[in-house]
Amino acid sequence: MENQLKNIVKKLIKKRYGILINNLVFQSTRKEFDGDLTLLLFPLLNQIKTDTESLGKSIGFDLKEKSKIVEKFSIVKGFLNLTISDSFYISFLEDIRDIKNFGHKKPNKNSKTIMIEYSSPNTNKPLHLGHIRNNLLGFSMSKILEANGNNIIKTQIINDRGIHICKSMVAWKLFGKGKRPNDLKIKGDQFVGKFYVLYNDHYKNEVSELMKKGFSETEAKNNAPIYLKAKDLLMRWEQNDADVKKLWSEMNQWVYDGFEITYEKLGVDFDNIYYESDTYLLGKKIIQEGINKNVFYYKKDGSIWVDLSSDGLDEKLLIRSDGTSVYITQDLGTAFQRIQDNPEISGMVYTVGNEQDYHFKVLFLILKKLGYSWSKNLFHLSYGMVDLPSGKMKSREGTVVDADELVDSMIRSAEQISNDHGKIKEVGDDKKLYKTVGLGALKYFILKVDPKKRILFNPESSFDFNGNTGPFIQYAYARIQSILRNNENIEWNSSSTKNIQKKEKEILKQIIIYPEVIIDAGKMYSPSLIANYVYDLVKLFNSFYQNINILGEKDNNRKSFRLVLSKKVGEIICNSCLLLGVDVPERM
RNA sequence: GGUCGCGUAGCUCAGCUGGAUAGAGCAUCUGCCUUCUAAGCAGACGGUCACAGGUUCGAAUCCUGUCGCGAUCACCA
Repeated sequence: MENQLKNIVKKLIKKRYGILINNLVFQSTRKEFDGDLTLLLFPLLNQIKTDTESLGKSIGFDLKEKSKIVEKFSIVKGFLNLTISDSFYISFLEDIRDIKNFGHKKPNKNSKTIMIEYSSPNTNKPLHLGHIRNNLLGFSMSKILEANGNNIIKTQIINDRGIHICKSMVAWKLFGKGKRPNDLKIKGDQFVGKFYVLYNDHYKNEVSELMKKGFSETEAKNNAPIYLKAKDLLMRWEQNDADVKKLWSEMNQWVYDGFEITYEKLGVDFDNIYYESDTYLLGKKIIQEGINKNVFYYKKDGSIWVDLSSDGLDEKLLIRSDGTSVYITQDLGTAFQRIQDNPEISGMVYTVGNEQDYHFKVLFLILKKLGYSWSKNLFHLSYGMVDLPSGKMKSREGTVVDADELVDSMIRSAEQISNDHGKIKEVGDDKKLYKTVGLGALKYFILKVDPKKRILFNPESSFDFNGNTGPFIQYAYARIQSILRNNENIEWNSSSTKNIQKKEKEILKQIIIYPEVIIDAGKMYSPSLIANYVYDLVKLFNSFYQNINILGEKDNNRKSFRLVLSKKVGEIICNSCLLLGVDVPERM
């Protein structure tokens, strides 16, 4: 609608004033004023020497005479308010009534392939609330980018290598008594996480023992027996010690099995998985390449560095003096591996917390300096931390919110509230509904917030199910389905529909902008845009629904028009929720 | 200290390619269930858009500075 009008106005101005204008600004008319769409006249005064009143009059007059879109106009100060004709709205609805995924594009031969990474867990402990935000954001982004017509590859990099897993391994060897997760009927990741906690308890005790004996804190930390054992395991791992590798892969597998359950609960999935143990050696090859290209350099002790000071950053270590790789080396290797495996990739999105903003700046800059053309299409989807009222989450201090527990408690809350409302009579599969609603509440709560911002999560008060929430939106959808179920046989004839009412217009306007919202969300990498859009739509619809008796109308044609409108709103709610990874129930 | 991000109603958040009187929800208060779902709707109350300058017809939005909160600047990951 806006673009059509823009082109028409452009032509009209050209004709009347002989000037080509490119910066036309339209906005939705404020509800206090008469009209649907408003053209701002101020910006045009620079180029057209006249006053707002006469400029508005001439544009408004031309529009009304020469386009079928504008019905009437009025001028308030520098604002030209245009009333869009009913026939435009009706033909719009007619055009989209049979389009199944209005606003969602399908991939075609010009589509790009984008790889998106999220989750990226360590293998020594279960997933927590921070991972939930990460997973939901990443998964939702993959859906949004997909709806923009891209081919998507969802991936994760698992940090399966390093001292952290060795700590759990040591503790299991010392205190595990050979037991496996199945023996105790515990999820594998929770099981391994317990030993990570055990390790830390013992470590702390040993350190304080040593300090009592007169060691300094640093000495004590570096010489605690259990720490030395963990370090020994790491060393033997790097030397490919068969026993260590066997235990390592066994314990990692326990964790993967546990993760799989959590991912399934959350409703996220992956197309492929990368393991740090597979890619970290590749990083070294890249480093060698950088040396050859004179991008990197040796220091006297044999360590390898890159100098980024000309780009406003620091010098950065890439290989330790003992020849082992650091974090960024592995990331270089992983990026390279992925491009090798999927040469069609034109860009990558990394869903990683904002404490690593600097890291990704460095990573992308290095890849650019190495001359890889794809480096300009790398994007760090950075998000804020999830804080608790008690402060920051720290796994070592046990102040984390466990992902599994949180999801379960959300489902229990949904059940509780459903029962309080007495809303379960007609529903067959209660369990499924509780899960849909509980998870919907959780997902929407997290995704509606701008990713950049920190979230304060209060487990005590849990989540609201009222207001701007997932259940509010699910409820609206369920109600629409109910309307449609009760009126299956009504047909709409667009040619005889007349007089669209104000509320109906507002809903139609909201529907019209839907495709642009999806595009913007893809550009900005932000599901919160979709969430807030669908909330606005639902509010409009509720207001409409509550105040207008759809079936009470005597005019059959109006009745059927409203059913088509309702159906379309339902489809858009459903499609928007799909982009958020939120399920919608047929009944609730 | 350098760099990056954030600061909007009591609370949780929208709004940010500059536009009309800054919007929702929660909380508090007032109405609305013989009409297909009241997890709803209509309304009231609530603001120095952190602060100070600047840019201009116009600034919550852009620029500069200050303050507050956070992150980051490791031969950690």
